[in-house]
Amino acid sequence: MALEHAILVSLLEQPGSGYELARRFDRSIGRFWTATHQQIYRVLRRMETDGWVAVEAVAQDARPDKKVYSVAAPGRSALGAWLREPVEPETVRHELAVKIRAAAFEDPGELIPEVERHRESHAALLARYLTGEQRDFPDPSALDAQQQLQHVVLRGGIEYERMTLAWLDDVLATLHRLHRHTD
Amino acid sequence: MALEHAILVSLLEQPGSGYELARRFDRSIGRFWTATHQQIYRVLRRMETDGWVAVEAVAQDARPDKKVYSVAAPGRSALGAWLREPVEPETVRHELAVKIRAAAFEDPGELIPEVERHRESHAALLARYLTGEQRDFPDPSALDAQQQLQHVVLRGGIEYERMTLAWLDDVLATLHRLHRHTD
DNA sequence: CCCCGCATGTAACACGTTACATGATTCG
DNA sequence: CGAATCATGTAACGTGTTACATGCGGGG
Repeated sequence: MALEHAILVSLLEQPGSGYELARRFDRSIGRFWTATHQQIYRVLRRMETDGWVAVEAVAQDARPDKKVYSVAAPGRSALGAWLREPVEPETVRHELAVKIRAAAFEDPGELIPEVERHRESHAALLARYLTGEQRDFPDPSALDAQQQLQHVVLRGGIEYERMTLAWLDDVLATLHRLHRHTD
Repeated sequence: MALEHAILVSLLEQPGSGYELARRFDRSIGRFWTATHQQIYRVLRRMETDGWVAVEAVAQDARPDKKVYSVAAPGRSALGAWLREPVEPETVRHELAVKIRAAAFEDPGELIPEVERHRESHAALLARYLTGEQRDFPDPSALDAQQQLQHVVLRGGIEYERMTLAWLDDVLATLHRLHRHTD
């Protein structure tokens, strides 16, 4: 229900092709919404049928043609309507948490390398966010509304990664403690 | 791919019926994995066919009969195998973040009540977690392995809610600032 | 008497994932 | 010459959501 809206936001920020959208969903938007190119092409076709987006075929030299999508008036008002209706607080899906509780029925020490892998991947993501923040928002006092809102979402990602890193350290300490006791 | 495993963990912690599992997924397990009863019944039937769980029909007086499921040996080894294979760090889906970026194209002030609603719901969840922590883990030095692992997962939930509350305050401050400037 | 809780299910549909397919150009 | 990037797509499958269905017992 929200992939359409994420696409509308992305196209309002900057029109682009399905391929370009897929790349954005691997980067900035992927922080809070993921989608593969197959999904994006499918939804774009539906949005085009519904008149939410307009398409323009663009020929390129030395590259395949592309279809550049932009938001049409009905899409824009659909976004406004969605903004005004409440969404439910997200349901979290945390596979690692399932594993941690599962570890009680196996050797908890076995989970340590897996948790360390996650820790590294979250540390890398935090580093990328911080670099991106420096690059895109060097002077927080000189941002327009759109950038301020992008920035506050990015700060959410940064705080999420910091919190997760601290929690994974807590998890690792717990696993190490249990590991020693079963030696 | 992981609903099976979440069910296995829940049944290892305590055997129960599909209905009871659905209620647990609304409470403790719902912190990191959600499922409706329809999904649970469907997956339980498959797990029974695969020999992962054993069923015992239990007649109750003044209540409908129920099927109590417990983990069989093949289910237990499937859980062990899953624990040993790596899972990818979760993909976050944060609808509110989409809305915040969408607010740049409408009146940002309109989003304030929605964000406040989310703030209240996260505050209520945090309060529930803290109460549950007091009740279930009053003396952290006297916990067995299973409880320590449940506790560290709960601490993750608590820290997540704290971080989210702080971030939503940041979001609200940003929206208020933008609102004043468009007066 | 009606609604709520217990308990299990079917059916249809929406959404997401994986695999496969095509074809051009650029870079090492 | 092979791999990577650009660009769009089909097909099959698996997972998740919504609506509907059934039936008993207890409480207001």
